[in-house]
Amino acid sequence: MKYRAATIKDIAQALGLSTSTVSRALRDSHEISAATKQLVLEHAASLNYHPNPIALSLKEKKSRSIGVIVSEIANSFFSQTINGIESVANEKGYTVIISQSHESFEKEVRTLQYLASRSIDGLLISVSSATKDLTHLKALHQYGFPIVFFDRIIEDIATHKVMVDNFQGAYNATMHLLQQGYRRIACITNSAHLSITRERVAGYIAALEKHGIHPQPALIKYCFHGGMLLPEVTDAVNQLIKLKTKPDAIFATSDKLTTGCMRALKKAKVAIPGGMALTGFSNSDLIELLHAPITVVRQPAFEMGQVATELLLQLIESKRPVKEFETRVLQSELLIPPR
Amino acid sequence: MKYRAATIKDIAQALGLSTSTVSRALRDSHEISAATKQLVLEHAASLNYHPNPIALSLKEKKSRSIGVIVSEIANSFFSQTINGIESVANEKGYTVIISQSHESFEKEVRTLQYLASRSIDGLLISVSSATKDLTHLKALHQYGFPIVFFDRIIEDIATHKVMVDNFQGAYNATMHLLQQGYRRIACITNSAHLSITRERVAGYIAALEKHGIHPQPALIKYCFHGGMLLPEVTDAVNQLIKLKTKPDAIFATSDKLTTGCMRALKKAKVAIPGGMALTGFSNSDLIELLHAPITVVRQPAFEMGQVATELLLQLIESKRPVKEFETRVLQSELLIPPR
DNA sequence: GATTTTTCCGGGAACGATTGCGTAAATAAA
DNA sequence: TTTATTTACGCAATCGTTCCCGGAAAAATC
Repeated sequence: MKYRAATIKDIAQALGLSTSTVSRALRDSHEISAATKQLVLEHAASLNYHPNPIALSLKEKKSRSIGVIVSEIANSFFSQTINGIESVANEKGYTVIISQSHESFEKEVRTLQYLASRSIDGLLISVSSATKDLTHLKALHQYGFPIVFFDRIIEDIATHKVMVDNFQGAYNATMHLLQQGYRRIACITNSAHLSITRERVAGYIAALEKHGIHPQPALIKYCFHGGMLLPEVTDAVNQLIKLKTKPDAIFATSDKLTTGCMRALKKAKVAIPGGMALTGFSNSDLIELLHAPITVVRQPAFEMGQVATELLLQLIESKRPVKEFETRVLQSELLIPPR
Repeated sequence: MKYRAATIKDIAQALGLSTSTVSRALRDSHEISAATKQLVLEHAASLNYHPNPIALSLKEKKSRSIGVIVSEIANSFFSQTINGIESVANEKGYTVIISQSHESFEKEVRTLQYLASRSIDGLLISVSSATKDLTHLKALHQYGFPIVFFDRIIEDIATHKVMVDNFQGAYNATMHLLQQGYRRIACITNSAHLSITRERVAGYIAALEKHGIHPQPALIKYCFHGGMLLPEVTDAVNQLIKLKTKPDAIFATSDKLTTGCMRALKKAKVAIPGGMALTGFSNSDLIELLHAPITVVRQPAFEMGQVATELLLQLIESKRPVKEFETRVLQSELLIPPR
C-alpha cells in the first residue's frame, strides 16, 4: 500500500470545486470567498497537503536548489563553508546539493554537467587544483547561468566572487616566522595556476622582501594535487630537507598541505619547531591538539559560505541580468598557540 | 538573453516530427525507423539536448534523489560515510541531498519534513543524539517510505540497518587498556538511548568483567549532546579527575568525545597517558599527529556508506513491498600507534 | 488482386500546479 | 427597472516528458 501524497485535485474533488479555485484559495487570492478559503484550508490541513515541489519546478522553470562543488567535504575549511552555505540557503527555502571534485578536473567537469542536468538554479564553486581549462565554466556562464566563485577564484569570469585576503594572510604568517627569527623560509603550495596560490605566494614573497630576503625558487614547492596525494607533499618536504642549506621553516598554503607537511616531517623525524618550524593555512579544529603547537592562518569559512550564498541568491532572484559584480574580500586570522 | 534548454518539442518542430516520435526515437524504441532515429539523435546532439529531469520526475513520480541526515558533516566519520554514499548513489544516477541535525531533535524533525517535501525517494539517517521521540520517523516508515538506518540505529523500526560491531569495537579498545595494565577505566559516552551507546557500553563492561573488574556507574559518563557542546565533555572529565580514587584511563565512545576528552585533559594539564590513558572511537585522519599518540577504534565509514546506499536503492527500486530486512554488521579496526 | 500483417508515426491524455480569460450571479449605480 | 460593476468561480493552456491508442502506408501473405 504505497503512499500517495495528497494533490490539489483531491481537495477539489472532495469539495466539489475546481482545481483553480483550490489553488487560488491556498494562495489566498482575493478572488476567492472567505468561506471557500476556510473550507479549502481546513481540508488541505486534514489531508496534510503540501504542494508538489516538482510540479512547481516544472511550471516555474526553477528548482529552488543550488549546487556546490568543492574539492572535498572531509576538509574542515570546506565543511565549515558548507555550513554557512546551508544556513542561508535553507532559510530562503533552497536545497543545497553538494558535490566533490576530489581535486580532479575530470570529476569537476562530470559533476558540473550532472548538476546542470539536474537543473539547479545556480552554482557555488571552489575550483579543483587541477582545473586549468575553463571551458566548462565559461560555457555555463555565457548562457547567463548564475555562478559565484568562492575561495579559489577564476579571475577571467565576470561574476560575484568571495575570498579571504590571501595575500595578507600569507604575509602575516610569513612575517610571524620572520619575527621569530627564522630566515630560510620555504613555501609549500598548491597548483601554480590557482588564484589562492598566486596570492598566497605573493604575500609570502612580500614578507620576505620586507625583511630584505630574496625569495629563492628552490624553496617554493608546488603540489599539483593540492596535498590530496600525500607522496606529493612528502617528496616536496624531503627535497627541502636534503638541500645543502636546509630551510629552517616551512609555510604551507592550505589545510591539506599543512597537515601533510606535519606528516612528512614526522616521518623524517624532524622536530617541529626545533628541526623545522611550520606554519600554514588551516581550519582544522584539532590544531591545538597536535603534537607540535603550530601557528595557523584561519579563514572565516562559515561567513564565506554565507556571503557567497547571499550573492548567488541575489543573482538567481534578480529580474534583470546583473552587470555589476562584487568581489568580497574577508579577513583571515592568525592563530598563535599559547606558550 | 536567458538560456533555454532544448526540449523534445524543439527537436520535433525542427524535424517536422511529433514529440511522441522524438521521444521514442531517443529511447530507441523499436517502432521508429532507423533513419528517423538517426536524424533525431543527430539533431538532439547538435542542440545538446538533455531530458529535463524535473519533467521526468513529475511523470515517474520519483525524483531520483535520496536524502541523508547526519549530525554533522564536519566530522570525519560522517564525511567519510558520505563519500561512500555518493560513490554508489551517483553511479546509479541518484542525487544525494545532505542535511545536518547538529545533534538537535528539532532540527532533525524540521530537516526531515523539508526533505520529505522535496520529494526524495528514500532516506539514509543516523539519528541525532537528542532523538528519543520517533514519531517523525515512524510516520514516514508507515507510509512505506524507504529508510535505511546507519551507525545510530533505531531498533523499533523494521527496515535495513548498517552498523559496525559496536560491542566488539568497544570490547577490543577496553581490553587493550586492560592489557596495558590500566584497571580503573572510565567511559565517556553518548546519550543513553542511542543504539551505539548501549552497545559500546556493553562491550566496555564485558571487557572489564572478563578481567574480573566490577563496572562502576560513577565511572560511566553520559553526554547528552554527544560532545557537540564541549563543556559537557569537560565537566565529565573534570568530575572523573576529582574522584577520590581517580580513574587511570578513559574510553571515549565517539569521535567528538575522544577529541573532547583530549581537550579537557590538556586544559586540566593531565598528561596522556601518564596522568590518564585515553582511547576511543575516532575516524579522524589527524590522530597520528596528535600530541599524545592514542589508540583508536576506526570504523569502515566509507564502506558503511556504500552498503547503506546499496540497501536503500534496493528498497527504492523494488517492485513489491520489501518484507525481509537485513542488518549488516561491519567490523571495526583497532589502530594502535607505533611506539 | 484482395486481404492480412507489419512498420512507422501522430494525436492526445496524463503527471501537479498556476494563471489568463471568460462568465454567471450578485450587488451597486443609474 | 435597466445598466454597470463587482464577486466568485470554472475552463483550458502551460511546463517537458511518456505512453496508450489509433491509423495510414508499406510489405507480406493468400
